[in-house]
Amino acid sequence: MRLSSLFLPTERQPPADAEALSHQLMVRAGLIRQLGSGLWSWLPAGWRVHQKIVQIVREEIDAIGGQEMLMPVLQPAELWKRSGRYDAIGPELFKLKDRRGADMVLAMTHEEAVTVHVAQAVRSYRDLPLILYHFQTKERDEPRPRAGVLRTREFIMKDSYSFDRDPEGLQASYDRHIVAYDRIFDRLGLEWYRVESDVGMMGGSGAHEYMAPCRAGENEVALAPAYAANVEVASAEAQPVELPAGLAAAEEVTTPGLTTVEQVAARLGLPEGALLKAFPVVSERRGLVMVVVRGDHRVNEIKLQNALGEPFRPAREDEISERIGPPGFIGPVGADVPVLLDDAVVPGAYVTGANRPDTHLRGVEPGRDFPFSRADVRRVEPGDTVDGHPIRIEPAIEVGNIFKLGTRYSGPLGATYLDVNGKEQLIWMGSYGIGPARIAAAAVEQFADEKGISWPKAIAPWDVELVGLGKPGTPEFEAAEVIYRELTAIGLDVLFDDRPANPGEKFADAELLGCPLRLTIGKRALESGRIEAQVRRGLVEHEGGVPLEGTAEAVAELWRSLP
RNA sequence: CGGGGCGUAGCUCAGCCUGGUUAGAGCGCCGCGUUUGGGGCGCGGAGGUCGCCGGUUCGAAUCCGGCCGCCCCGACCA
Repeated sequence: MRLSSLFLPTERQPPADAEALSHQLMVRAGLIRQLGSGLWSWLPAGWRVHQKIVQIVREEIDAIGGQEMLMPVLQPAELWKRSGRYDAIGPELFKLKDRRGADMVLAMTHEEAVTVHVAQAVRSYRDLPLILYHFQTKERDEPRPRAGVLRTREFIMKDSYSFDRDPEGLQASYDRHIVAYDRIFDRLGLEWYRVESDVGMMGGSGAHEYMAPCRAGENEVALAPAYAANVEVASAEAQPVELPAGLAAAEEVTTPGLTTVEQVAARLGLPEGALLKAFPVVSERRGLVMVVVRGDHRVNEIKLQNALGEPFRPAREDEISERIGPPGFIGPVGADVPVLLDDAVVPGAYVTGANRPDTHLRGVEPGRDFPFSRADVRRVEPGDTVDGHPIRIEPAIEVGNIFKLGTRYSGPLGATYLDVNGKEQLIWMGSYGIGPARIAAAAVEQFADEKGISWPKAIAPWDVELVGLGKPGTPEFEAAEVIYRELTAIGLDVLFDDRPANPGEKFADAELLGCPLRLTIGKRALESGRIEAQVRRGLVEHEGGVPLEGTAEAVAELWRSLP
């Protein structure tokens, strides 16, 4: 490709409203342009990156037996009513009517569609297992699109769906996707990890997410050697806390106006972890429940919801005053509500609210002084340990997820088969997503430097940017033309900067766009017989460059060594 | 949905508080010349319904009201 005829609108300054690095650089480099909130166009160079990512994903899903197909974005609402998601999802699902007034939706994923097709076509156990997938636009009316292409309302996703006879078959399909996904993210050249994740409200029996660590990430991941989990579900050993000596019985202390853990701990000269924090919540089946965690810990609402087995809301102040005690001074002792005690609260003497104004209790011992049930409901903190190793918590972008659906969709949509005994059985399903746009953004975030983007070679828009100096007609420019043809002939993707621009401008643009290798042909190259070669990652000059004679061979060899 | 901010040339912004010639700058763009290994220089030029609608006023980019759009933080994210 010749840069002189490429639609590559670059900008010297980042757009005023761009905060995230990938957002700034992808716009500046001419890869993407915004059309509306959460709506982005991919310009030619950006689309090449997207397509390269798509192709890698396609190859690896094909390799585990996936069969590519395509399903519509516009769908009858009836399907979604049958699966129960039409009402369950809420305003994130785009809903519209066709000219006859029929309810339609814009699909946010394709479980319903694919399940209906399989339900119609699959009859026998002999038709299973099956992996179907497609790359298709997803529509989600996100409450808050952000950071360029990181969180948008319309995006392309690879989603595959596995169909198996039984849970063992599902596990096998799931494991095959793990193999494929691990290979995909390795090939893409990203830093990544696979983490345990929440299965969400729609049920299912297991899930992992593929996370790319980077500053603009919206998720938090807890990491230790041989451990990686989304903070939403992470569990770890709490750091120990020094507790005061026990008392024969709990006793009152006056704490006028001290309503926070910090204030009470400071007044009593105790670490915050020597207090217990009460967090009253209300759920539909259980009603009011007092969740109790160590004073220096926080409740993890997702873990709590999973422990409760149903959604909950924090109790209102009037509910607390009425049923328990004055807000700010509540505690489990004598409270007429069930207590759910966090696993990290070890036996010992704690300080709690006394359920009376301006009063706390000390020497409170769980079990002796109040009954409780147990669950792991706290958010892990940096420094907690897993197998003795302290964890760290990092931001990351979710670039893929794999999910055991079980019979969540096959049931309501009637996807069944006849087993060897002629008995009708539900099909066991899994679903597996990958977002190419997020992968592109994550790669930008992970490898960019002060000059611009530095693509991993697997997904760079071009392999090589060839900078031709001098005007058309000069020997150095003509030499660049020759090299351009040679490199293209051996199958490299070459972007030839043949513009009549100053060298500085060409170099700056090349570094902004971030192709892995830059070759420069000017008078110097003709004089020395060596072409300068700069490796984009780290802006390293390749020692001695590459020879002007036999360039293609030398470049191909250099190319293989690049990240 | 709650909080904050922004909307003036292709981009980044000034002007608005305190209304008043023909609305400005830098970059980019076009032409000519020059330069050619890190966004060089000179001369000339094009480009704006000041987001939209209404109001106040002799007069509105500027003041007032409504609407629309966009960004950030939070909530949310099957």
